[in-house]
Amino acid sequence: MTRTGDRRQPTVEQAPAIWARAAARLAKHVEIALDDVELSLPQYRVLALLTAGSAAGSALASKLAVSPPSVTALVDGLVGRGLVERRPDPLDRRRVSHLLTDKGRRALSDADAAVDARLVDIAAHLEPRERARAIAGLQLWYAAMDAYREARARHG
Amino acid sequence: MTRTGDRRQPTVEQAPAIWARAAARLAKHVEIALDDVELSLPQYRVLALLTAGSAAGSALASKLAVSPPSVTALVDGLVGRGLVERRPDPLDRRRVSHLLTDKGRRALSDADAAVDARLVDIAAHLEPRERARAIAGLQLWYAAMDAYREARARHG
DNA sequence: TATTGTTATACTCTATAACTATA
DNA sequence: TATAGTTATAGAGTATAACAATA
Repeated sequence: MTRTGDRRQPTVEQAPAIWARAAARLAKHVEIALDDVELSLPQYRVLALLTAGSAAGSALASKLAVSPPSVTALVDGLVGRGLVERRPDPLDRRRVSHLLTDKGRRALSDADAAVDARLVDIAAHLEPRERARAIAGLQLWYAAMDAYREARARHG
Repeated sequence: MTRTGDRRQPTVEQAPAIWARAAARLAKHVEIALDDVELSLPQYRVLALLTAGSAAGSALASKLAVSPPSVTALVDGLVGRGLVERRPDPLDRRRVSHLLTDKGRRALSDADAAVDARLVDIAAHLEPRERARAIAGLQLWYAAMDAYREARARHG
């Protein structure tokens, strides 16, 4: 197995380069896993986002950090497969509300399973305690990204 | 701050969905950071790979999980900017050896710094001890991906 | 004949700009 | 006049297929 985890109390300064590259490689693995369920990475992100509830196009664009036309194209594909539903907002008829369909929920579940399977295969190369720490680490990043996004939404 | 890290001993089964999505979101942040140094994610991965030493085109294709023509196109751009050098292999003249130039090494260093900066901003939303665990987690994934790749190279 | 890498070509993705419809 | 979203269009990225050079 590996011995990376034996170093204790790592700091931001300690191994920034490896740290930076890990995220890039992890993403590629996710992309490969999503191929099996015929979903692109951005499409996967749309579905994941909509589990929190319906969202307007502008909200999707800013949260995914893509342009408005990209949202249209992305959602077109998902609507065509019956995974997402577009519904006009009755209060402001310029706005479009996006909702996850039941089929979309199942597709996301399948996608999560596919990605999980790949990450489990990778994590299998760690010792059990290291594995637990690796998974916990990713969950922490998720929480941190939420906090980061929220802070950005409030001020600059 | 967050409280995700308070759960102890997470397992693979505990929160697979969030775990799966964290990698996708992390990747997007990396992509955005790389925009500042005018490097695509795959180009960044090529530079990072070459710090381990020179590599043939076929090696790059398999390690990056992209097609041979993509390697050509990717490297064309890096060679054009003087970041990578192509050198014919004297032992097998069909092969091309790829090397990082000094300029390429500096570009990678800048790219790492840009990504690091973004990840530091995100990690700032965690408590110090959570932050250390998040970073350690990413380093563990890096090691696990190396082991996974190596295992794949040996057998199926 | 098999293999390494390149060229030719097509397809997908994403962005900027122009447009439509609401407000 | 400003905003939400779509359509038009162009540029980048990546893949499969065909090719050239070498083994």
